[in-house]
Amino acid sequence: MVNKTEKIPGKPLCVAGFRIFRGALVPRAQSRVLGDILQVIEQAPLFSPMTPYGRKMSVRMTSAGRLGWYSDRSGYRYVDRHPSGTSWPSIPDSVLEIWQVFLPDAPQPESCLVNYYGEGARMGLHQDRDEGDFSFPVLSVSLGDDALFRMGGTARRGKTSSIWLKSGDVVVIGGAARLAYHGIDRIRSGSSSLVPGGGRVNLTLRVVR
DNA sequence: TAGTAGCT
DNA sequence: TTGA
Repeated sequence: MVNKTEKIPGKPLCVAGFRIFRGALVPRAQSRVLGDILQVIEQAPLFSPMTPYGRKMSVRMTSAGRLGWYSDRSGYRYVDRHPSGTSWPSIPDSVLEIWQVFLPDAPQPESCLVNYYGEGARMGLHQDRDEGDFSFPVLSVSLGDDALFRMGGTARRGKTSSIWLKSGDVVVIGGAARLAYHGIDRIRSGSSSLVPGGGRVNLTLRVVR
């Protein structure tokens, strides 16, 4: 069991409306969540989607929950099946607990996107706008290697700023930041030993509707 | 531990 | 362009 106090740090660091909770999960909580996510990956193996422009994404991903994020030549969307045809595994309780602590007044998340960043993986600047409802924040959990997180505004060409996210950090992307551009520029390979085989696992929890 | 960016 |  993860202690609630373990997940509540001091004041969040706020960058461009992104609320960053440094060290929200203590190492023991990180291990528990990662263990649960490795089980999700066993049931629903990681895959690298194709962008609508025909490029293979460097990030490998899968999902848990009713809906999972997917991309191919037809575009970005949420689907109710893994590419293998099976339903997505349910979202682990350890993960739902984090949502509950940070967003007690929000409905339960319907999607937990699991992104795995190996050495050299990146994710370009983008908006999370494939959901049908933007009323609720997106919650991100970082596990494993450090990642250079880039944040902008709602305009594609606006100013951006970056911060290194570390294992155990939680980012709440809501309010003014809900439709703000963001991405991962670089992974500091080998900076954490949490993930077996190395790399970074990022979880993004969302109300999709 | 280039870069807590930015341009095309 | 969830990319280079």
